Order: sequence, then C-alpha cells, then structure tokens
Amino acid sequence: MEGPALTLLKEEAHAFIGKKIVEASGSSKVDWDTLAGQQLRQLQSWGKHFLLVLDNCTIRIHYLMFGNYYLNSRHPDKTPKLSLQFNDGSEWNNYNCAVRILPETDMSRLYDFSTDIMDESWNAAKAKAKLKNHPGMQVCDALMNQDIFAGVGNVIKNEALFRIAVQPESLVGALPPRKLTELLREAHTYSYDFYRWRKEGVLRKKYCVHQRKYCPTCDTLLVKKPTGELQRNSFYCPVDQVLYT
DNA sequence: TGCCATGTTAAACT
DNA sequence: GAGTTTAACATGGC
Repeated sequence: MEGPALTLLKEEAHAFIGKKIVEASGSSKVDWDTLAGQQLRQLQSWGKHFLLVLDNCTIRIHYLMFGNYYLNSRHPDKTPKLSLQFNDGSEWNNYNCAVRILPETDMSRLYDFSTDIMDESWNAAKAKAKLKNHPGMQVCDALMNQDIFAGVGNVIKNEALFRIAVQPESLVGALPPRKLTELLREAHTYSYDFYRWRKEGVLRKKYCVHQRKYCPTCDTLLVKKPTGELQRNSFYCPVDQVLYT
C-alpha cells in the first residue's frame, strides 16, 4: 500500500478520532492490555507507516503489499492482525499488516514529515539535496528510497518515470538539471493523482505502463524487468523513455 | 488455475 | 560484529 492510500485512510477513518478503545485484540504480537482505555487522539501517516496516536503510545501499522482494513465491518473468515473496538460500538479491523506499538506520542520526534511525498510540508529541495549525494544511484532505486521519497512505491515509480520520459536505470547524477526537477515534481504530482484516482476507484484503469503491455502513446511493446539494486519490476517504453548514464 | 505482486523486517548466512 | 542474502508474511487479480 503506497503513501497516497494512507492519506485516503486518514480521511475514511477521521470519525474514529476522539473515540475510546474498549478492546484491542488480534494475531499480532502486541501487549493488548495497554491499549484498552486509551483514546484515539490523532491519525497520522509517514510514507507507508500509518499512525494511530493514543494517550500514552502510538500504534504503527504497515500494510506491506497485501494489507487491508475494514471500518465498522470485518472480513467474513479471516482473523485480524489488529482489531480495535471502540466505546460507541464501532470497530476497526486490520489484516495482513505489521503492527507495532511505539512508546511515544509526538511523531515529530520519530519522523521527518517533510520527506513524506503526501505531507503538506513535503520539501522537494531537501529531496534534491539527498539525490545530489547519490549520483551513482539508479533513478528507480532513488524513487523507492523511503529516506528520500517516503510513500513512493512501485506503481508511482513506474508511472512517474513514464511521465518524465526517463528510463528507470538512468543514473541520478546523469540526469540533466531540468529532468531532475521534473523527477521531483512528478513524484509529488503523480502521488496526488494516485490519491484522487484511488479515491474514485479508477486507479488501475489510469495506469499508463505499470502492468501494461503496450505504450499508450507509441504502441511499442513495453519492457518489463526487475531493475536496480532493489530488483523491483520496472515497466517502461524503450522508445519514449531515455536512458541517461 | 497457478503465479505474480501496491513492501518490509528479521533471521540466517558469510 | 558487519555486511549480505534469504525467508517470511499471505491473498486478490490476471
């Protein structure tokens, strides 16, 4: 689940803020007893980390690849990793995710929110400075690097690179200044498009290259291959996307 | 129907 | 002990 999906969850779950947890349970290894009785103070996210700030600790949820959640309902037969019951009878169930309790409620002490692509304080200049420190890094790895672009995942990587016509194995240090600027801008812009399209339920339909077969502009057969140190699949047009090395 | 994939962590190994 | 590789998690969609 990429960053923009968590921004959406923050909105969907907004009504839970202020409610008191009466019971917490699930198959995660968590000290459940400490959670009951606490009030949900805030919902925050950093990159792909979802944060439920309580009175004296914070629940951190990472939905990994296949995680999902049910608000005020539950999966018919699966056991939640984390199930929260609230004082008004509402419930929040989370599946296939990694759950941890952070002994801290001030998230600004743990996270630099200006590296989060979806945060209002997102700082492109800071990301640019980090990129300058890694001239030999491939752009596919740079975009997936959570210390530089927190929240960007494989879909955003592939789609943003298509938009700026850059081949995923291009080296950060070889990008012309204009392309570097486009990279920073499009990582941000595409993330918001991702958010909007997911909200409208049309995200998959909007993919230009990710999990696609042919280039939407020139009809060339797209290349699908694992790239970079991370070896995550890249989808790109061998004609339209330029390799800078 | 079998296989791949929106991701990360921790154990196992060198 | 540091650095690197592998396993684990677990399921909807093509």
